[in-house]
Amino acid sequence: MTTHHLTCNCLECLAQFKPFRSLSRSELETLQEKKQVLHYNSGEIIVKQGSSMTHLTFIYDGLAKIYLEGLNGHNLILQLLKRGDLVIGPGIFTDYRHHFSIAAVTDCSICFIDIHNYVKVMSKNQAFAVQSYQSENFTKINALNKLICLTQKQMNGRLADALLYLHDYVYETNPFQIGISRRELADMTALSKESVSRILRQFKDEKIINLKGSRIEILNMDAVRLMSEVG
Amino acid sequence: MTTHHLTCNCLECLAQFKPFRSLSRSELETLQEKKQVLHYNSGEIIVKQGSSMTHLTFIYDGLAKIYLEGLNGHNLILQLLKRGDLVIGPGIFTDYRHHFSIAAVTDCSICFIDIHNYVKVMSKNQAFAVQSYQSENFTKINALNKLICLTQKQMNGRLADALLYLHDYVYETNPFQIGISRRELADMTALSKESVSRILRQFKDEKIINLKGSRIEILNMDAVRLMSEVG
DNA sequence: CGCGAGCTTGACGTTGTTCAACTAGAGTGG
DNA sequence: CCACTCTAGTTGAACAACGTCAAGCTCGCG
Repeated sequence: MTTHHLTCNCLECLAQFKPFRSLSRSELETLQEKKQVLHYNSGEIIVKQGSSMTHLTFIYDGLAKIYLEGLNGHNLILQLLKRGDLVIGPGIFTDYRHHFSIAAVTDCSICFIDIHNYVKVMSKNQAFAVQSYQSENFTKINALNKLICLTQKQMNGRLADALLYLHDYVYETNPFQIGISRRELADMTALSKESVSRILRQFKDEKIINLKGSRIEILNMDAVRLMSEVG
Repeated sequence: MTTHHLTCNCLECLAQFKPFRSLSRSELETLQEKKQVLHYNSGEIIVKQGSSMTHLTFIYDGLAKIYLEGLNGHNLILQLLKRGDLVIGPGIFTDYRHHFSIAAVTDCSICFIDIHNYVKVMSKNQAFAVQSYQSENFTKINALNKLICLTQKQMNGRLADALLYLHDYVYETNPFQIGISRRELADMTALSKESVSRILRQFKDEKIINLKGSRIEILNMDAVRLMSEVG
Protein backbone atom coordinates (compact mmCIF):
# COMPACT_ATOMS: atom_id res chain seq x y z
CA MET A 1 0.00 0.00 0.00
CA THR A 2 1.41 3.40 -0.90
CA THR A 3 1.48 5.83 1.97
CA HIS A 4 0.15 8.94 0.29
CA HIS A 5 -3.63 9.32 0.37
CA LEU A 6 -5.14 11.14 -2.51
CA THR A 7 -7.98 13.05 -0.97
CA CYS A 8 -9.96 13.64 -4.10
CA ASN A 9 -11.92 16.87 -3.95
CA CYS A 10 -14.05 16.54 -7.01
CA LEU A 11 -17.69 15.95 -6.22
CA GLU A 12 -18.04 14.32 -9.58
CA CYS A 13 -15.85 11.38 -8.62
CA LEU A 14 -18.62 9.38 -7.01
CA ALA A 15 -21.53 11.01 -8.79
CA GLN A 16 -20.64 9.39 -12.10
CA PHE A 17 -21.15 5.86 -10.76
CA LYS A 18 -24.45 4.00 -10.56
CA PRO A 19 -24.66 3.54 -6.78
CA PHE A 20 -24.51 7.31 -6.23
CA ARG A 21 -26.30 8.76 -9.24
CA SER A 22 -29.49 9.59 -7.43
CA LEU A 23 -27.81 11.53 -4.65
CA SER A 24 -28.08 15.26 -4.15
CA ARG A 25 -25.07 17.57 -3.99
CA SER A 26 -25.16 17.78 -0.20
CA GLU A 27 -25.51 14.01 0.15
CA LEU A 28 -22.49 13.53 -2.09
CA GLU A 29 -20.61 16.01 0.05
CA THR A 30 -21.44 13.99 3.14
CA LEU A 31 -20.11 10.81 1.53
CA GLN A 32 -16.96 12.52 0.29
CA GLU A 33 -16.28 14.23 3.57
CA LYS A 34 -14.08 11.59 5.15
CA LYS A 35 -13.33 9.49 2.13
CA GLN A 36 -9.84 8.20 1.44
CA VAL A 37 -8.41 7.10 -1.86
CA LEU A 38 -5.59 4.56 -1.73
CA HIS A 39 -3.62 2.70 -4.32
CA TYR A 40 -2.95 -1.02 -3.94
CA ASN A 41 -0.53 -3.20 -5.84
CA SER A 42 -1.58 -6.52 -7.29
CA GLY A 43 -1.93 -9.09 -4.52
CA GLU A 44 -2.25 -6.67 -1.62
CA ILE A 45 -5.08 -7.03 0.87
CA ILE A 46 -7.59 -4.19 0.83
CA VAL A 47 -9.99 -5.40 3.49
CA LYS A 48 -9.26 -8.13 6.02
CA GLN A 49 -11.93 -10.58 7.10
CA GLY A 50 -12.77 -10.19 10.77
CA SER A 51 -11.59 -6.60 11.02
CA SER A 52 -13.79 -3.76 12.16
CA MET A 53 -16.04 -2.31 9.48
CA THR A 54 -15.35 1.41 9.53
CA HIS A 55 -15.55 2.09 5.81
CA LEU A 56 -17.27 0.85 2.70
CA THR A 57 -15.08 -0.15 -0.22
CA PHE A 58 -15.56 1.41 -3.62
CA ILE A 59 -13.50 0.37 -6.64
CA TYR A 60 -12.28 3.35 -8.62
CA ASP A 61 -10.11 1.27 -10.84
CA GLY A 62 -8.58 -2.18 -11.24
CA LEU A 63 -9.76 -5.69 -10.56
CA ALA A 64 -10.22 -7.02 -7.02
CA LYS A 65 -11.57 -10.19 -5.46
CA ILE A 66 -13.93 -10.78 -2.55
CA TYR A 67 -13.04 -14.04 -0.83
CA LEU A 68 -13.75 -16.01 2.30
CA GLU A 69 -10.80 -17.15 4.34
CA GLY A 70 -11.59 -20.72 5.21
CA LEU A 71 -9.77 -23.62 6.88
CA ASN A 72 -6.06 -24.37 6.50
CA GLY A 73 -5.42 -21.34 4.36
CA HIS A 74 -8.03 -22.30 1.79
CA ASN A 75 -9.83 -19.35 0.24
CA LEU A 76 -13.14 -19.19 -1.58
CA ILE A 77 -13.63 -16.37 -4.06
CA LEU A 78 -17.18 -15.06 -4.02
CA GLN A 79 -16.99 -12.32 -6.57
CA LEU A 80 -14.66 -10.19 -8.66
CA LEU A 81 -14.94 -6.42 -8.42
CA LYS A 82 -14.22 -3.82 -11.05
CA ARG A 83 -14.45 -0.09 -11.65
CA GLY A 84 -17.69 1.25 -10.21
CA ASP A 85 -18.46 -1.57 -7.80
CA LEU A 86 -19.41 -0.71 -4.24
CA VAL A 87 -19.07 -3.30 -1.48
CA ILE A 88 -21.30 -2.95 1.55
CA GLY A 89 -21.25 -6.35 3.25
CA PRO A 90 -23.43 -8.11 5.82
CA GLY A 91 -21.64 -6.49 8.74
CA ILE A 92 -23.77 -3.38 8.33
CA PHE A 93 -26.43 -3.10 11.06
CA THR A 94 -25.19 -6.35 12.60
CA ASP A 95 -21.72 -6.74 14.12
CA TYR A 96 -19.91 -4.11 12.05
CA ARG A 97 -17.18 -6.53 11.07
CA HIS A 98 -15.98 -7.63 7.66
CA HIS A 99 -17.17 -11.14 6.88
CA PHE A 100 -14.87 -11.54 3.91
CA SER A 101 -11.53 -10.23 2.70
CA ILE A 102 -10.92 -8.12 -0.38
CA ALA A 103 -7.61 -8.18 -2.23
CA ALA A 104 -6.27 -6.51 -5.35
CA VAL A 105 -5.98 -8.83 -8.35
CA THR A 106 -4.46 -6.15 -10.57
CA ASP A 107 -3.29 -2.76 -9.29
CA CYS A 108 -6.28 -0.98 -7.81
CA SER A 109 -7.46 2.47 -6.81
CA ILE A 110 -9.83 2.15 -3.91
CA CYS A 111 -12.06 4.76 -2.34
CA PHE A 112 -13.05 4.18 1.27
CA ILE A 113 -16.30 5.77 2.36
CA ASP A 114 -16.90 6.41 6.03
CA ILE A 115 -19.67 4.14 7.22
CA HIS A 116 -21.22 6.67 9.59
CA ASN A 117 -21.60 9.14 6.80
CA TYR A 118 -23.01 6.45 4.57
CA VAL A 119 -25.60 5.49 7.17
CA LYS A 120 -26.37 9.16 7.69
CA VAL A 121 -27.22 9.52 4.02
CA MET A 122 -29.24 6.32 4.07
CA SER A 123 -31.30 7.54 6.99
CA LYS A 124 -32.20 10.77 5.18
CA ASN A 125 -32.74 9.26 1.75
CA GLN A 126 -35.11 6.34 1.65
CA ALA A 127 -34.59 5.48 -2.00
CA PHE A 128 -30.85 5.26 -1.37
CA ALA A 129 -31.44 3.01 1.64
CA VAL A 130 -33.65 0.72 -0.42
CA GLN A 131 -30.99 0.61 -3.11
CA SER A 132 -28.40 -0.46 -0.56
CA TYR A 133 -30.70 -3.14 0.81
CA GLN A 134 -31.30 -4.27 -2.75
CA SER A 135 -27.63 -4.45 -3.59
CA GLU A 136 -26.97 -6.53 -0.48
CA ASN A 137 -29.79 -8.85 -1.50
CA PHE A 138 -28.42 -9.35 -5.00
CA THR A 139 -25.14 -10.56 -3.56
CA LYS A 140 -27.07 -12.81 -1.22
CA ILE A 141 -28.90 -14.40 -4.15
CA ASN A 142 -25.48 -14.90 -5.64
CA ALA A 143 -24.21 -16.65 -2.53
CA LEU A 144 -27.20 -19.00 -2.59
CA ASN A 145 -26.52 -19.90 -6.21
CA LYS A 146 -22.91 -20.52 -5.32
CA LEU A 147 -24.01 -22.86 -2.55
CA ILE A 148 -25.86 -25.01 -5.07
CA CYS A 149 -23.08 -24.78 -7.63
CA LEU A 150 -20.33 -25.79 -5.25
CA THR A 151 -22.19 -28.56 -3.43
CA GLN A 152 -24.09 -30.13 -6.30
CA LYS A 153 -22.17 -29.61 -9.51
CA GLN A 154 -19.01 -31.45 -10.38
CA MET A 155 -15.78 -30.20 -11.87
CA ASN A 156 -16.98 -29.54 -15.43
CA GLY A 157 -20.03 -27.65 -14.29
CA ARG A 158 -18.20 -25.56 -11.75
CA LEU A 159 -15.49 -24.51 -14.15
CA ALA A 160 -18.09 -23.81 -16.83
CA ASP A 161 -19.78 -21.49 -14.32
CA ALA A 162 -16.51 -19.71 -13.66
CA LEU A 163 -15.82 -19.21 -17.37
CA LEU A 164 -19.31 -17.86 -17.94
CA TYR A 165 -18.91 -15.52 -14.99
CA LEU A 166 -15.63 -14.20 -16.37
CA HIS A 167 -17.09 -13.81 -19.83
CA ASP A 168 -20.51 -12.42 -18.97
CA TYR A 169 -19.68 -10.21 -16.06
CA VAL A 170 -15.96 -9.51 -15.71
CA TYR A 171 -14.40 -9.17 -19.14
CA GLU A 172 -17.44 -9.03 -21.42
CA THR A 173 -15.41 -9.90 -24.49
CA ASN A 174 -14.49 -13.12 -26.27
CA PRO A 175 -11.64 -13.99 -26.31
CA PHE A 176 -10.47 -12.36 -23.08
CA GLN A 177 -7.13 -11.97 -21.32
CA ILE A 178 -7.62 -13.67 -18.03
CA GLY A 179 -6.09 -11.59 -15.25
CA ILE A 180 -6.36 -14.27 -12.58
CA SER A 181 -4.16 -17.27 -11.90
CA ARG A 182 -5.07 -20.95 -11.90
CA ARG A 183 -4.88 -20.81 -8.13
CA GLU A 184 -7.57 -18.12 -8.18
CA LEU A 185 -9.68 -20.08 -10.67
CA ALA A 186 -9.40 -22.94 -8.20
CA ASP A 187 -10.51 -20.67 -5.36
CA MET A 188 -13.54 -19.60 -7.40
CA THR A 189 -14.64 -23.17 -8.01
CA ALA A 190 -13.52 -24.86 -4.78
CA LEU A 191 -11.29 -27.19 -6.79
CA SER A 192 -7.56 -27.86 -6.58
CA LYS A 193 -5.37 -25.97 -9.04
CA GLU A 194 -4.37 -29.28 -10.61
CA SER A 195 -7.99 -30.14 -11.30
CA VAL A 196 -8.52 -26.74 -12.92
CA SER A 197 -5.54 -27.43 -15.18
CA ARG A 198 -6.89 -30.81 -16.16
CA ILE A 199 -10.42 -29.62 -16.92
CA LEU A 200 -9.18 -26.67 -18.95
CA ARG A 201 -7.02 -29.09 -20.91
CA GLN A 202 -10.02 -31.33 -21.45
CA PHE A 203 -12.15 -28.40 -22.65
CA LYS A 204 -9.36 -27.51 -25.05
CA ASP A 205 -9.13 -31.06 -26.37
CA GLU A 206 -12.90 -31.04 -26.90
CA LYS A 207 -12.63 -27.76 -28.87
CA ILE A 208 -14.89 -26.03 -26.36
CA ILE A 209 -12.32 -23.38 -25.56
CA ASN A 210 -9.02 -22.15 -26.89
CA LEU A 211 -6.09 -21.57 -24.57
CA LYS A 212 -3.04 -19.45 -25.36
CA GLY A 213 -1.17 -18.44 -22.26
CA SER A 214 -3.47 -16.11 -20.39
CA ARG A 215 -5.84 -15.73 -23.32
CA ILE A 216 -9.07 -17.73 -23.21
CA GLU A 217 -11.53 -17.97 -26.05
CA ILE A 218 -14.83 -19.72 -25.65
CA LEU A 219 -15.40 -21.55 -28.93
CA ASN A 220 -18.61 -23.37 -28.08
CA MET A 221 -20.68 -21.17 -25.82
CA ASP A 222 -23.70 -23.50 -25.95
CA ALA A 223 -21.62 -26.38 -24.69
CA VAL A 224 -20.36 -24.26 -21.79
CA ARG A 225 -23.85 -23.09 -20.86
CA LEU A 226 -25.13 -26.66 -21.06
CA MET A 227 -22.38 -27.91 -18.74
CA SER A 228 -23.18 -25.12 -16.33
CA GLU A 229 -26.82 -26.18 -16.25
CA VAL A 230 -26.55 -29.92 -15.96
CA GLY A 231 -23.75 -29.73 -13.42
CA MET B 1 -53.01 -27.56 3.59
CA THR B 2 -56.31 -27.19 5.37
CA THR B 3 -58.74 -24.99 3.56
CA HIS B 4 -60.03 -22.86 6.41
CA HIS B 5 -58.04 -19.66 7.07
CA LEU B 6 -58.02 -18.55 10.65
CA THR B 7 -58.06 -14.80 10.36
CA CYS B 8 -56.75 -14.01 13.78
CA ASN B 9 -58.08 -10.74 15.10
CA CYS B 10 -55.99 -10.33 18.18
CA LEU B 11 -53.45 -7.54 17.85
CA GLU B 12 -51.37 -9.28 20.43
CA CYS B 13 -50.62 -12.22 18.13
CA LEU B 14 -47.69 -10.56 16.44
CA ALA B 15 -46.87 -8.06 19.15
CA GLN B 16 -45.58 -10.75 21.46
CA PHE B 17 -42.78 -11.79 19.09
CA LYS B 18 -39.37 -10.16 18.83
CA PRO B 19 -39.54 -8.93 15.24
CA PHE B 20 -42.63 -6.85 16.01
CA ARG B 21 -42.13 -5.74 19.60
CA SER B 22 -41.14 -2.19 18.79
CA LEU B 23 -44.16 -1.49 16.60
CA SER B 24 -46.96 0.87 17.50
CA ARG B 25 -50.58 -0.16 17.63
CA SER B 26 -51.38 1.31 14.25
CA GLU B 27 -48.33 -0.28 12.66
CA LEU B 28 -49.41 -3.65 14.01
CA GLU B 29 -52.84 -3.05 12.58
CA THR B 30 -51.33 -2.42 9.17
CA LEU B 31 -49.42 -5.69 9.33
CA GLN B 32 -52.43 -7.64 10.51
CA GLU B 33 -54.75 -6.10 7.97
CA LYS B 34 -54.33 -8.67 5.22
CA LYS B 35 -52.63 -11.42 7.14
CA GLN B 36 -53.64 -15.05 6.70
CA VAL B 37 -53.06 -17.87 9.14
CA LEU B 38 -52.85 -21.35 7.64
CA HIS B 39 -52.16 -24.77 9.05
CA TYR B 40 -49.79 -27.12 7.28
CA ASN B 41 -49.23 -30.81 7.86
CA SER B 42 -45.79 -32.28 8.21
CA GLY B 43 -44.08 -32.43 4.83
CA GLU B 44 -46.26 -29.89 3.06
CA ILE B 45 -44.70 -27.04 1.12
CA ILE B 46 -45.35 -23.60 2.57
CA VAL B 47 -43.42 -21.47 0.11
CA LYS B 48 -42.22 -22.61 -3.29
CA GLN B 49 -38.87 -21.48 -4.68
CA GLY B 50 -39.31 -19.34 -7.78
CA SER B 51 -42.85 -18.25 -6.96
CA SER B 52 -43.88 -14.65 -6.63
CA MET B 53 -43.16 -13.07 -3.26
CA THR B 54 -46.43 -11.60 -2.15
CA HIS B 55 -46.19 -12.39 1.54
CA LEU B 56 -43.66 -12.79 4.29
CA THR B 57 -43.70 -16.02 6.25
CA PHE B 58 -44.02 -15.99 10.00
CA ILE B 59 -43.94 -19.18 12.07
CA TYR B 60 -46.64 -19.22 14.72
CA ASP B 61 -45.96 -22.78 15.68
CA GLY B 62 -44.17 -25.93 14.57
CA LEU B 63 -40.85 -26.65 12.90
CA ALA B 64 -40.18 -25.79 9.28
CA LYS B 65 -37.19 -25.88 6.96
CA ILE B 66 -35.80 -23.38 4.48
CA TYR B 67 -34.15 -25.19 1.62
CA LEU B 68 -32.73 -24.63 -1.82
CA GLU B 69 -34.02 -26.82 -4.62
CA GLY B 70 -30.92 -27.80 -6.53
CA LEU B 71 -30.09 -30.16 -9.38
CA ASN B 72 -31.73 -33.57 -9.96
CA GLY B 73 -34.07 -33.17 -7.02
CA HIS B 74 -31.30 -32.56 -4.53
CA ASN B 75 -32.20 -30.15 -1.76
CA LEU B 76 -29.98 -28.13 0.54
CA ILE B 77 -31.42 -27.11 3.89
CA LEU B 78 -30.25 -23.65 4.92
CA GLN B 79 -32.04 -23.21 8.21
CA LEU B 80 -34.74 -24.59 10.46
CA LEU B 81 -37.52 -22.29 11.60
CA LYS B 82 -39.50 -22.39 14.80
CA ARG B 83 -42.13 -20.41 16.69
CA GLY B 84 -41.43 -16.70 16.40
CA ASP B 85 -39.21 -16.78 13.32
CA LEU B 86 -39.91 -14.36 10.50
CA VAL B 87 -38.61 -15.05 6.99
CA ILE B 88 -38.04 -12.09 4.71
CA GLY B 89 -35.75 -13.35 1.95
CA PRO B 90 -33.51 -11.72 -0.64
CA GLY B 91 -36.36 -11.22 -3.09
CA ILE B 92 -37.38 -8.07 -1.26
CA PHE B 93 -36.45 -4.93 -3.22
CA THR B 94 -34.97 -7.08 -5.97
CA ASP B 95 -37.06 -9.44 -8.12
CA TYR B 96 -39.85 -10.13 -5.61
CA ARG B 97 -39.47 -13.88 -6.03
CA HIS B 98 -38.77 -16.57 -3.46
CA HIS B 99 -35.20 -17.80 -3.77
CA PHE B 100 -35.77 -20.82 -1.57
CA SER B 101 -38.60 -23.11 -0.57
CA ILE B 102 -40.06 -23.52 2.90
CA ALA B 103 -41.72 -26.75 4.02
CA ALA B 104 -43.29 -27.98 7.24
CA VAL B 105 -41.14 -30.48 9.15
CA THR B 106 -43.74 -30.99 11.86
CA ASP B 107 -47.30 -29.65 11.66
CA CYS B 108 -47.10 -25.87 11.43
CA SER B 109 -49.21 -22.78 11.92
CA ILE B 110 -48.03 -20.12 9.54
CA CYS B 111 -48.95 -16.47 9.40
CA PHE B 112 -48.54 -14.76 6.03
CA ILE B 113 -47.97 -11.02 6.14
CA ASP B 114 -48.75 -8.95 3.09
CA ILE B 115 -45.50 -7.61 1.68
CA HIS B 116 -46.93 -4.24 0.65
CA ASN B 117 -48.12 -3.60 4.14
CA TYR B 118 -44.78 -4.72 5.50
CA VAL B 119 -42.91 -2.33 3.22
CA LYS B 120 -45.36 0.40 4.16
CA VAL B 121 -44.50 -0.03 7.83
CA MET B 122 -40.77 -0.15 7.01
CA SER B 123 -40.98 3.11 5.11
CA LYS B 124 -42.61 4.88 8.04
CA ASN B 125 -40.51 3.31 10.80
CA GLN B 126 -36.79 3.55 10.27
CA ALA B 127 -35.81 1.41 13.24
CA PHE B 128 -38.03 -1.36 11.93
CA ALA B 129 -36.46 -1.06 8.48
CA VAL B 130 -32.99 -1.29 9.96
CA GLN B 131 -34.05 -4.34 11.94
CA SER B 132 -35.26 -6.02 8.75
CA TYR B 133 -32.03 -5.19 6.97
CA GLN B 134 -30.16 -6.58 9.97
CA SER B 135 -32.13 -9.80 10.04
CA GLU B 136 -31.47 -10.34 6.34
CA ASN B 137 -27.78 -9.75 6.95
CA PHE B 138 -27.61 -12.29 9.76
CA THR B 139 -28.94 -14.96 7.45
CA LYS B 140 -26.44 -13.85 4.85
CA ILE B 141 -23.58 -14.31 7.31
CA ASN B 142 -25.03 -17.73 7.91
CA ALA B 143 -24.99 -18.56 4.22
CA LEU B 144 -21.33 -17.53 3.97
CA ASN B 145 -20.44 -19.79 6.89
CA LYS B 146 -22.33 -22.59 5.22
CA LEU B 147 -20.33 -22.04 2.05
CA ILE B 148 -17.10 -22.64 3.94
CA CYS B 149 -18.53 -25.54 5.90
CA LEU B 150 -19.85 -27.38 2.88
CA THR B 151 -16.90 -26.79 0.56
CA GLN B 152 -14.01 -27.15 2.99
CA LYS B 153 -15.03 -29.48 5.79
CA GLN B 154 -15.42 -33.18 5.39
CA MET B 155 -18.08 -35.53 6.65
CA ASN B 156 -17.21 -35.48 10.35
CA GLY B 157 -17.00 -31.72 10.51
CA ARG B 158 -20.18 -31.13 8.58
CA LEU B 159 -22.21 -33.50 10.69
CA ALA B 160 -20.69 -32.03 13.85
CA ASP B 161 -21.88 -28.62 12.64
CA ALA B 162 -25.38 -29.96 12.09
CA LEU B 163 -25.51 -31.51 15.56
CA LEU B 164 -24.33 -28.27 17.15
CA TYR B 165 -26.90 -26.32 15.18
CA LEU B 166 -29.69 -28.63 16.35
CA HIS B 167 -28.48 -28.49 19.93
CA ASP B 168 -27.61 -24.80 20.19
CA TYR B 169 -30.34 -23.26 18.13
CA VAL B 170 -33.22 -25.63 17.41
CA TYR B 171 -33.81 -27.85 20.45
CA GLU B 172 -31.66 -26.19 23.11
CA THR B 173 -31.68 -29.29 25.31
CA ASN B 174 -29.43 -32.33 25.64
CA PRO B 175 -30.52 -34.99 24.91
CA PHE B 176 -33.05 -33.92 22.28
CA GLN B 177 -35.71 -35.69 20.24
CA ILE B 178 -34.69 -35.09 16.69
CA GLY B 179 -37.74 -34.22 14.60
CA ILE B 180 -35.98 -34.52 11.26
CA SER B 181 -35.16 -37.57 9.19
CA ARG B 182 -31.75 -38.83 8.06
CA ARG B 183 -32.66 -37.64 4.61
CA GLU B 184 -33.05 -34.13 6.05
CA LEU B 185 -29.83 -34.40 8.01
CA ALA B 186 -28.22 -35.31 4.70
CA ASP B 187 -29.80 -32.25 3.06
CA MET B 188 -28.40 -30.06 5.83
CA THR B 189 -24.86 -31.33 5.33
CA ALA B 190 -24.82 -31.98 1.59
CA LEU B 191 -24.05 -35.65 2.24
CA SER B 192 -25.86 -38.81 1.20
CA LYS B 193 -28.23 -40.30 3.77
CA GLU B 194 -26.03 -43.39 3.92
CA SER B 195 -23.01 -41.31 4.83
CA VAL B 196 -24.99 -39.62 7.60
CA SER B 197 -25.88 -43.03 8.98
CA ARG B 198 -22.28 -44.15 8.90
CA ILE B 199 -20.89 -41.06 10.59
CA LEU B 200 -23.56 -41.14 13.30
CA ARG B 201 -22.66 -44.77 13.89
CA GLN B 202 -19.00 -43.84 14.09
CA PHE B 203 -19.73 -41.03 16.59
CA LYS B 204 -21.69 -43.53 18.66
CA ASP B 205 -18.86 -46.06 18.60
CA GLU B 206 -16.46 -43.32 19.71
CA LYS B 207 -18.79 -42.46 22.63
CA ILE B 208 -19.21 -38.94 21.30
CA ILE B 209 -22.96 -39.23 21.06
CA ASN B 210 -25.70 -41.57 22.19
CA LEU B 211 -28.36 -42.74 19.75
CA LYS B 212 -31.69 -44.25 20.69
CA GLY B 213 -34.16 -44.09 17.86
CA SER B 214 -34.89 -40.43 17.33
CA ARG B 215 -33.22 -39.38 20.60
CA ILE B 216 -29.74 -37.91 20.31
CA GLU B 217 -27.55 -37.14 23.29
CA ILE B 218 -24.24 -35.36 22.85
CA LEU B 219 -21.88 -37.03 25.34
CA ASN B 220 -18.68 -35.24 24.46
CA MET B 221 -19.50 -31.69 23.50
CA ASP B 222 -15.85 -30.66 23.31
CA ALA B 223 -15.13 -33.38 20.78
CA VAL B 224 -18.04 -32.23 18.65
CA ARG B 225 -16.97 -28.59 18.80
CA LEU B 226 -13.42 -29.58 17.94
CA MET B 227 -14.56 -31.58 14.92
CA SER B 228 -16.65 -28.64 13.81
CA GLU B 229 -13.60 -26.36 13.99
CA VAL B 230 -10.94 -28.50 12.36
CA GLY B 231 -13.32 -29.67 9.62
C1' DC C 1 -49.22 -60.84 12.11
C1' DG C 2 -47.55 -58.70 8.06
C1' DC C 3 -46.64 -54.59 5.51
C1' DG C 4 -43.97 -50.59 4.29
C1' DA C 5 -41.15 -46.57 5.01
C1' DG C 6 -37.15 -45.17 6.85
C1' DC C 7 -32.74 -46.65 8.48
C1' DT C 8 -28.40 -49.39 8.50
C1' DT C 9 -24.60 -51.88 6.59
C1' DG C 10 -21.28 -53.64 3.33
C1' DA C 11 -19.18 -53.94 -1.23
C1' DC C 12 -17.91 -51.38 -4.94
C1' DG C 13 -17.24 -47.41 -8.20
C1' DT C 14 -16.48 -42.61 -9.09
C1' DT C 15 -14.77 -38.20 -8.28
C1' DG C 16 -11.48 -35.26 -7.05
C1' DT C 17 -7.16 -34.48 -4.12
C1' DT C 18 -2.36 -35.07 -3.12
C1' DC C 19 2.23 -35.75 -4.16
C1' DA C 20 5.99 -35.56 -7.01
C1' DA C 21 8.25 -34.83 -11.18
C1' DC C 22 8.62 -32.06 -14.96
C1' DT C 23 8.12 -27.75 -18.06
C1' DA C 24 7.90 -22.97 -19.44
C1' DG C 25 8.64 -18.29 -18.93
C1' DA C 26 10.12 -14.11 -16.44
C1' DG C 27 13.40 -11.84 -13.90
C1' DT C 28 18.54 -11.46 -12.07
C1' DG C 29 23.28 -11.17 -11.79
C1' DG C 30 27.82 -12.28 -13.59
C1' DC D 1 24.43 -12.90 -23.51
C1' DC D 2 24.18 -16.79 -20.90
C1' DA D 3 23.48 -19.63 -16.90
C1' DC D 4 20.64 -19.50 -12.62
C1' DT D 5 16.66 -19.16 -10.06
C1' DC D 6 11.86 -18.68 -8.97
C1' DT D 7 7.29 -19.00 -9.66
C1' DA D 8 3.24 -20.62 -12.12
C1' DG D 9 1.53 -24.18 -14.64
C1' DT D 10 1.08 -29.03 -16.32
C1' DT D 11 0.91 -33.99 -16.09
C1' DG D 12 0.65 -38.68 -14.29
C1' DA D 13 0.07 -42.08 -10.67
C1' DA D 14 -1.47 -43.30 -6.21
C1' DC D 15 -4.76 -42.45 -2.87
C1' DA D 16 -8.69 -40.79 0.00
C1' DA D 17 -13.29 -39.37 0.35
C1' DC D 18 -17.70 -39.90 -0.70
C1' DG D 19 -21.65 -41.66 -3.41
C1' DT D 20 -24.26 -45.56 -5.28
C1' DC D 21 -26.33 -49.86 -5.23
C1' DA D 22 -28.31 -53.63 -3.14
C1' DA D 23 -29.53 -56.34 0.66
C1' DG D 24 -31.17 -56.69 5.17
C1' DC D 25 -33.08 -54.58 9.31
C1' DT D 26 -36.36 -52.03 12.60
C1' DC D 27 -40.38 -50.32 14.09
C1' DG D 28 -44.80 -48.33 13.92
C1' DC D 29 -49.30 -49.27 12.18
C1' DG D 30 -53.13 -51.33 10.11
